[in-house]
Amino acid sequence: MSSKEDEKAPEIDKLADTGTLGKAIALLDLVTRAPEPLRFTDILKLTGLPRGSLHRQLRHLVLEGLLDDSPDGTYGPGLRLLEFASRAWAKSSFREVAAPHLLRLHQQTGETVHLGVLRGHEIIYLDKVEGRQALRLHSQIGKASPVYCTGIGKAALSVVSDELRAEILSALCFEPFTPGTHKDVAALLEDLQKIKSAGFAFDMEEHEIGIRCVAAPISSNDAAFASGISITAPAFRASPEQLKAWAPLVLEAAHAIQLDIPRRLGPAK
Amino acid sequence: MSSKEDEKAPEIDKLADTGTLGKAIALLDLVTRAPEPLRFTDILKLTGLPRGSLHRQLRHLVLEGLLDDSPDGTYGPGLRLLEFASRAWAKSSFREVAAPHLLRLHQQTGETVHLGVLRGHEIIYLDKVEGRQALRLHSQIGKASPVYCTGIGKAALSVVSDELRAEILSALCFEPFTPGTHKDVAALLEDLQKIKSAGFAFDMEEHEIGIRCVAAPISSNDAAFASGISITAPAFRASPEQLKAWAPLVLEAAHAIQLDIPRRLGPAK
DNA sequence: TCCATTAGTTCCACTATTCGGAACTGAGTT
DNA sequence: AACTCAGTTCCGAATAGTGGAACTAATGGA
Repeated sequence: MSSKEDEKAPEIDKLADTGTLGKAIALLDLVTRAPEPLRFTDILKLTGLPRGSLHRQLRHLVLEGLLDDSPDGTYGPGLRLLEFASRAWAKSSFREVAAPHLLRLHQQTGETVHLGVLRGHEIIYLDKVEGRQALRLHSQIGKASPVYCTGIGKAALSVVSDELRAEILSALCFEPFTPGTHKDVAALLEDLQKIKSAGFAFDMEEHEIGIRCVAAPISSNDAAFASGISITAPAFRASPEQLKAWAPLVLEAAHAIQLDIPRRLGPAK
Repeated sequence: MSSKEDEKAPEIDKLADTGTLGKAIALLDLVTRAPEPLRFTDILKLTGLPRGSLHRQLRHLVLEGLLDDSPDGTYGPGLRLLEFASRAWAKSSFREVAAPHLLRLHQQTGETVHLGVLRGHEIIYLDKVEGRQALRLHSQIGKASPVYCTGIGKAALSVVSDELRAEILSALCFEPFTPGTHKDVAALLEDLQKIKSAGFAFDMEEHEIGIRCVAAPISSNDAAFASGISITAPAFRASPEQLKAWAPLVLEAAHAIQLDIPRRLGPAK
């Protein structure tokens, strides 16, 4: 293993080596993440890239339809992103397997039901079933939310391997969305302990004031893949007693989904 | 311009010059488009790329989260695509402007209402409002459909510049989804003539048996940007008379959206 | 059991692409 | 007119992608 020459740096880089593609996607990420449309110069400052390079990169992204350049000189997400996502959603066999269970859970409770999966340090919402809604139609499909202040996030964290959990926790940055948001790893760990023994997680307005939920994890044979489902409701309809009453239902549904998974092991999560 | 050596092909390539990124996205497109999960060898045959190159490209795409590799060796769309799209959707100011009008149109008719925009040779659905649905929840947001057999597609085609329309028509490939699908440019052009004078378009089960719609175009000051809205209903509720009765409502809504656009010219479509 | 075949991964010399400084355009301002 | 600031183009140097070939792992038939 060890060699005479020490010219090669051993393993300093944690950066994924994805070359040119990685740079382009990082740029795409930056632009789509921005709270408001960025102009060329804004991006220039944010990235520190040389003018020439940035210009070419943006041109490529726009030509590919991943970004749109408005007539007013700003850049925003391109329509092609929607097209790709539509395929991703349509093909997610995990979502397909879970769908009937979500629907049933919704019918049993009358409340909004979510399906989310762990990706990196965040939860991505894969599906949702809700009642008559006035606005915010399909809002959060695909949305990324923190693990430490969402029911599904905490539930998923409670079932991953110790190594993965440690890695995720070490990288967390606790933003105080509400007074109830966990403020550090210690508080979160304590909560996770309870969740592990109970088998389900609460979110008592930790991410958004007025919104509570009960969530249950779905574990799988694939250790790197954790997910969960939740029942979400406005605080006035979600008393602690009510949430406890819902817990068995979420657990049952999560379990049912888990049992249905093996039939289609893998194809596309 | 002309040189002695004829070794270099003059200007055959219409391909957009997006270098390395273009190749990666083309591959992503191929994989996400596939009706069923592809294995390494399948992709190898489809692309004709050399083993080494393909292997690296796929690895990069997987590392970036744009593709997922299942334990069974197949590749499918990655979760990061959903994340990107969620941002694209949330930031689409055009969608935001149109939303209340879609909702009103839905309340007036009780039927499903769509918002779609023209991208390349296809229509991308940006939003939809529908009633109580059993399944197929948010199915087609982001979905791409042909211009020649959808109400919104034909409506949008009727308002773009002659040059753009000619370019799109020349590249179309008429797939006969139903007996009513237009079979060639001539038939489509005839239909477009009617649509232009009427101001709205019908889709009489041209894309899917049992599904009909009325659609109206939304034109904008930006010539390259065409879109439309539609009321869609099952054939038994959408007699020709009923569709004609709906037409003024769609036209009115489309017009209202058009008037609302200038307020936020541009940012992100 | 063995050999043949197919599937997937690694390696490395070659070359096409990206990189980035600098020069250019063009609109708005003093 | 002279300035600044925003965006675009150009080209030699540096780097990252290319693709043939060799390697390993799994599958399957005789």
